[in-house]
Amino acid sequence: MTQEELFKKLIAHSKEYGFIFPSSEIYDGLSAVYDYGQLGVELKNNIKKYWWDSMVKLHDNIVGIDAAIFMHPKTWEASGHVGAFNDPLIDNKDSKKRYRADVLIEEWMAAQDNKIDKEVEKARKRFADSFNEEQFRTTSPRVLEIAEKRDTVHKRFVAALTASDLEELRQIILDCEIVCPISGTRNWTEVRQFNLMFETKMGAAADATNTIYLRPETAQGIFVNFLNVQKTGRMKIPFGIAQIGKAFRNEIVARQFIFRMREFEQMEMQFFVRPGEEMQWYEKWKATRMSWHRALGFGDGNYRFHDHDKLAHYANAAADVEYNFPFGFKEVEGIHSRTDFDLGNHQKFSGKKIQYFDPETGESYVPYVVETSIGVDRTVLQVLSASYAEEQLEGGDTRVVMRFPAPIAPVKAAVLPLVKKDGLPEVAKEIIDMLKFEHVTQYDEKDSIGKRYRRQDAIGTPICITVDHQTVEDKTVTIRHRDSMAQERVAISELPAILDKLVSMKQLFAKLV
RNA sequence: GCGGAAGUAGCUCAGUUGGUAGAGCAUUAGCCUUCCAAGCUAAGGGUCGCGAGUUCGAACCUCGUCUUCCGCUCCA
Repeated sequence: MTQEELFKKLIAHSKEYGFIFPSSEIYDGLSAVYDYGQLGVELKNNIKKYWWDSMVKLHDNIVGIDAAIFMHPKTWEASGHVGAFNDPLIDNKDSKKRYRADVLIEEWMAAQDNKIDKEVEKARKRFADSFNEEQFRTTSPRVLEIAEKRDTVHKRFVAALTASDLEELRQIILDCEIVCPISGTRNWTEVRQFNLMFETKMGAAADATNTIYLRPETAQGIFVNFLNVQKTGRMKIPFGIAQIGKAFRNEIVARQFIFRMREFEQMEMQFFVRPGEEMQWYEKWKATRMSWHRALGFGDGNYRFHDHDKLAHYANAAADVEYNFPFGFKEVEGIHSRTDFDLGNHQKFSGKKIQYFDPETGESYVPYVVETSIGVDRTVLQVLSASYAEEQLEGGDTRVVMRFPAPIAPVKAAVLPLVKKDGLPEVAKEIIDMLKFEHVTQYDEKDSIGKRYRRQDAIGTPICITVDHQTVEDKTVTIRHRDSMAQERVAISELPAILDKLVSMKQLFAKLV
């Protein structure tokens, strides 16, 4: 099975068993938006709990918050999102198609290079053995003319981009006689800045001054609450603030199932440190976060760091944790040393002093920040793709099994009466009642026992508890394990302890470094 | 956005030269009572992605459009 086939099967499986559905499917779906189904939400919640507890419960110097999605518009000026993440877009009035103005110009420049190459190839054929490419490129009037025009445009283009001169960008497109690939016309609109942030209006007077944005990252909700949390929680540096929440980015192209969505969920922790100590915390959090991923047991070789050469506007060091998805190694988490960029800018834009008095050094300073930012949906996809397996069984049978790490499996145990009479269903339901306050359970009495085991395999239930005639006599049941398919006989009274041992989140925490 | 592929039942897919929409699995209700999916009976479920056009007649031909996947591109 190729990776591409695996990915397609995974998407089909996710829909078939109620993990993930295309959004608004009865209306043909909404591009790059997905809904979590009855099992998907359990899986996602378990992943979030694993992350939250590993941060907030296991660290006495990390606390959580839940900030609003709407934030004061100035937040996004201070964060740099309003300024830095606009793309210049232009529409063709005939085809109604929208293009990035800078990309149109770059493509035109690439086309000029192609023209030159074609001239070179023509000449090479004409002059055969006596052809000197270097000389031709520097002397041919035709080539020189194209190259000069290309270079002139290049200079204007760079200048226009630097100055954010939208008029000039449009003028370049007109001067180069760039046409729309669809309509073939030069009937262009003005160039407009297109922000990757979603906009909406707040309040009754829906004019421009009331424009607010759906947050493009959850981090700013933490930064603007830095003083609130630090003071009310009596936090001492170094300390962290964790948050899980939705964020929104109006990506032009969003692809690959739930890997890149326009509405997505992040789990972020901003760790505030003394200036100058950020690099050691950066290294520490890189290691801590990697061990969190590896504790899931999907194979250490399926993870790697990707250190950024090109840093974002706020960072002085950045690395991605990449997972080996069916479509290659891709980012699931970013660890960034954000310096004092965010708190410093909020201090500047708000006019409020955002500083920490360090009792050890006796100094006040704007803390530095080391951020860990992981995509919930990408982690779900990572878990789904790592867990999906098709197995050949003895006797030629195959089974599809989701080998979820037991602590994050959507359903922890299924309770199955061997037959649906002789009082067995009643006993099974009593067992469900005993377990349901601690664990998500399922009851199933339909079809043969083997078939029911396979159904549970397909949704990744780690444990099946089977009630048979012996159960009525001696209060014991069979436990059937998902991965090994092995069975053992245990007393009903032991079940809570056994489940606690096998499916509790403690199993994962024990593996954390 | 460009290029390629696809869209028919919950899932996987068939559907002949254009002539009343099919299978397997799944689901539901019975029967059977079984520790690793295959027993029996019956039932429900489809505007063939959507919209035009051609035709006496379109799942099938033409055009448009939407959605998904792959490659390129982009990605705070």
